[in-house]
Amino acid sequence: MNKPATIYDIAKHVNASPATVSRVLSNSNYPVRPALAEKIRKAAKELNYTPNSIGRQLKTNKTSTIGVIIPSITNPFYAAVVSGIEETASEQGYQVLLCNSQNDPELELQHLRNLQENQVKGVILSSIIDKNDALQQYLSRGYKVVTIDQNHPDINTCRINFDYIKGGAIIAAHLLEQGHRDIAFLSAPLDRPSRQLIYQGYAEALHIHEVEMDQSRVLISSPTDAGKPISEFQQGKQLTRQLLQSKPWPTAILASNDMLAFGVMNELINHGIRVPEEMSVVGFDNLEFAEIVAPALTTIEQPKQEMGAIACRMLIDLLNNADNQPGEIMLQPQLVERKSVHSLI
Amino acid sequence: MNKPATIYDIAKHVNASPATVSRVLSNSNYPVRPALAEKIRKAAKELNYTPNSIGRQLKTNKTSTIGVIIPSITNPFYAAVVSGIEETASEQGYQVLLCNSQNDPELELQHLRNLQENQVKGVILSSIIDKNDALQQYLSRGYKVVTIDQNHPDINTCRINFDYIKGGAIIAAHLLEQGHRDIAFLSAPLDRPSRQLIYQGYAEALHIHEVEMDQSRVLISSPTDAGKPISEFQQGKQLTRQLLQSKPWPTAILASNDMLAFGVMNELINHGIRVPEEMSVVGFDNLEFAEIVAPALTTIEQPKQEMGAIACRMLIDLLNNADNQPGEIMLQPQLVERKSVHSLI
DNA sequence: ATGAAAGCGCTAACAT
DNA sequence: ATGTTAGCGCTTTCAT
Repeated sequence: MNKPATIYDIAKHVNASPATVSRVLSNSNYPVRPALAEKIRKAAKELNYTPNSIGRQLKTNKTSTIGVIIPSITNPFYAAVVSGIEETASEQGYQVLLCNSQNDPELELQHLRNLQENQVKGVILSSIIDKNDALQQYLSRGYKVVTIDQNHPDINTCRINFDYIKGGAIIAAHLLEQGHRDIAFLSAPLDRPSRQLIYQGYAEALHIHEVEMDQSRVLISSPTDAGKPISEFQQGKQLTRQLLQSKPWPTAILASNDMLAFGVMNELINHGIRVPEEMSVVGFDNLEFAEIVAPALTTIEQPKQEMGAIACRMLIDLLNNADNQPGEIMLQPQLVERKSVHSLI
Repeated sequence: MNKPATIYDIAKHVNASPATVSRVLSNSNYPVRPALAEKIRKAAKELNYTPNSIGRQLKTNKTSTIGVIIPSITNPFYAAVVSGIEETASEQGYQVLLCNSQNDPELELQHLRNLQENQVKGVILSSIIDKNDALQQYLSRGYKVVTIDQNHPDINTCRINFDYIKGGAIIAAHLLEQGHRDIAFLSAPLDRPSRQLIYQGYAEALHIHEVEMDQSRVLISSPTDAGKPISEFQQGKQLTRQLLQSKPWPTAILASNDMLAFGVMNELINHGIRVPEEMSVVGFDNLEFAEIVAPALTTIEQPKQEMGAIACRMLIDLLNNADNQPGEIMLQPQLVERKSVHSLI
């Protein structure tokens, strides 16, 4: 457990200068006599040399680590996104610092500060903060940010967007095309852009199909009653209970994400209501479990891993080309038909 | 986007030495005249100073980041563990570098090397490598390792253990106590210690209840047929199909984890076999989804978040007290009874 | 209580 | 093609 070797040790060992050693060991394309280079590499191996990237970073002011801030890795949606990020990061020689904001704006800010202190130059962010003063500060300091999932229109970052409106419209239209006319919309609070947009898509689809919107059919769960937040699954159950209290029931339920939809289906089954025969249910996200539940859930595919991969590539690009413009990418939704919708026609 | 301020800038600004500035800004308990200290802090704020932890690290040879290597964050089990890790790390001022080994030993090693280059001094590891020469090397170099989930008996690290044997025995005993005598055991390949131990527990429980073990009732999926591995869910389906090929069928199925169990249930339902009335199914892990599937899955709770939290605390402890002994903790299984078991008595 | 200066490991001008 | 050297931002002896 003696001190690890440095380039100086190697230099001494082969009678060369540290500069030369650095040149061969850092794969610079600076010319070095092949024989010497070989000797250096051999010595490095012998001395069990491991480069100290901290030294390099201090000198070059470059890092190979990117930050990722998401609400919670426990949410399968983000797990998939992060998986996509990590995979491409790893391929490109980058590492991923994972931060969970736990839906706490304070914590998100603290993570941001922390990343900054650790000289992380780029972060992929699913922010839960609306006012972006703090965020803007980071940007103005030259930090690169790619936002995913939640995109605040007034902030100038790179964005990986998803067409939530179209997604909401597609899934609602699917229900309408199966003959459903009375479609409830259940969602967690509409404080996140994604949910608002899905709602908007739902409304548009109704409009196009000339079905009148009935506000009593849109049920939004109340923001976390004191204490810790309720899981979306539980919110789905709760909203369903609420929905079932007064007849007539709708013939279909559109949940703003799969987790919520699972809660809906679970509660319906508990009430002895058969899905989809008596009630159709659709979700949004296409989590792995949408395929696993019975009946398998019809939903909107959101390319989660790909989203992460794209965001990561974009960020690395940004990091390499300082003059890059903030870009924007819009990913497209896709209907995944399974077994949770009953045709009325 | 001008260069960020350093302690030298601050020193100049307040007419003090960088040493003094460092002393107050790094919260050293070195005495500094309160008035000066205040002035320094004020200047730091004014100049928008952010400490550069790279500089500090190079000097002190200490990091505040820990590495985490797991097979895949996409697996809800590891997502929960990582969530526990990240939360306590964050509380203690540490950051988490997340690495997915994708079940690839090469990649795992590469991550290890990478972490080392980045001067990460401690890692929490769910290793998929059996021969541990490489791992031993890292340990001998003073790296701190806490292993979770997969514990190789021959390697001297800190371990967070889980009593898989007892867990397997408990869940099998539960089935036996409900009158089941013909219980199939389905699992992914027994190449991971956890699976072997669960199998061992299953065997022990049968033995205690004087039920003869029938080897034709233990079905192990063949290791990934060429190309990418099949998900455990798919393996569960496949094994179930295989099991159903010849009658008589068992009355219950013990799957070595929940994911597999979901596959089992899914396939049973596809075959029109009612769970639990015609076939009881139990799992292992108690994933969030065990509660969500219908019928809710009876399984063994493994304290995933807690496991992560404990591992993280242990590692930080190890990092702070160089002379700490490698410890070992054994977490206890617990039966979670839900709706997927039918009583035969 | 404060400051001067060395040095952590590395790279990149700038010599030669 | 190789070497010398300064310096990235910080902490920490050692003086004073």
